[in-house]
Amino acid sequence: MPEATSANAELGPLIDGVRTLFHLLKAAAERVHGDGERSAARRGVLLSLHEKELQTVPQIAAARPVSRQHIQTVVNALLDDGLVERTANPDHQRSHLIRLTASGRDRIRMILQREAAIFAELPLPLDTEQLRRSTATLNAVAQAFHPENVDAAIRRIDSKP
Amino acid sequence: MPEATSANAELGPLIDGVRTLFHLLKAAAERVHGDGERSAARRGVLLSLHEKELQTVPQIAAARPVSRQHIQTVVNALLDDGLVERTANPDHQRSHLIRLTASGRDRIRMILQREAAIFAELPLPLDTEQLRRSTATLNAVAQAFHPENVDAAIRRIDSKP
DNA sequence: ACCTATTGACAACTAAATTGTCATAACATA
DNA sequence: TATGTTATGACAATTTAGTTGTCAATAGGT
Repeated sequence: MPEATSANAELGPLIDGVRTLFHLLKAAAERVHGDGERSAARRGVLLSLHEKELQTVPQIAAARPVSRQHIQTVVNALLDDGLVERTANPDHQRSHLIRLTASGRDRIRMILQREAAIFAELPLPLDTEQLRRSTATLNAVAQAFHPENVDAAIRRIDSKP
Repeated sequence: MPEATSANAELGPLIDGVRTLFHLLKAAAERVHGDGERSAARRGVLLSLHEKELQTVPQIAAARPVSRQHIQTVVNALLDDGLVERTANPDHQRSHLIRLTASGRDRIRMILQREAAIFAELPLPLDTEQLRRSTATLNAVAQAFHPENVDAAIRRIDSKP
């Protein structure tokens, strides 16, 4: 198992970068998508169903860092808008499987296509390899920050004065 | 000037990573700091004043991706809590220079120290170099996503059918 | 002296979530 | 098969972290 190292001293700037980028991306999403699908949560759910066709609400929620109840309200809104629909779940009567409708599929395709087009116009002085490595690092950090890990670390710190 | 490349296709996963990590970090901050200084904005302002002693509110705001008005309210709250104070600004009568009080300095020191201790306990299988590179990449991406760049990219896309 | 930009204060609003509660349904097991 | 536990959907109340807009006063440039 990997050991903690002094590398963690470098976490501060990374965290700052994540926060800054998060806000910039939020603002960018509004600019890019106008009033159609501005919400990151809606986009996230559509994307999740685009990648994995049939999922229950709790399954969608489990894969993202937000509460089940919140995903439920997002899915309900998408149902109202006709972008997703319920289908019978052989394993469960109350918990339907959710999937994209034709119009939902169109929507997420348009979103992704527009994003890709605009990203390609951004002055980004980075190559694929750098982005991939950075993403991998981010995911490793995310792993380290899973609630159980954080709680365990806090317990260790607080138990020794 | 750097050209856009197909690297931008790798932006999607990176963006997802940023969002996920942002939420995890938010949750972690609550766990780490309990009810003392849970808010990222308060912490950010304290940190900003810790790094650069005397700043006006607009100066603090300019360095972060949030509105001047919001930083103003955060600073006002910190004033109420006695963590920062106003000092005369030789260059401007209305716009005071803000600086940490002794108690504010203690607060941010404690925050940083506790964070460092807990980070050091996290199972993070990464070395300093990786984190530094990743941070640099994030900052480059943040640069690319500055509102003017995004708007310019949108204009280019929308002008060609 | 005049015009414009900046600042602090305040208000109203919004997005994106959280927590808590409830009734019902599913599941495990004795 | 009854029974306690967990999962689910629905709903409500609340919270956080911002936003935008407006105003009066003040600075700063020409």
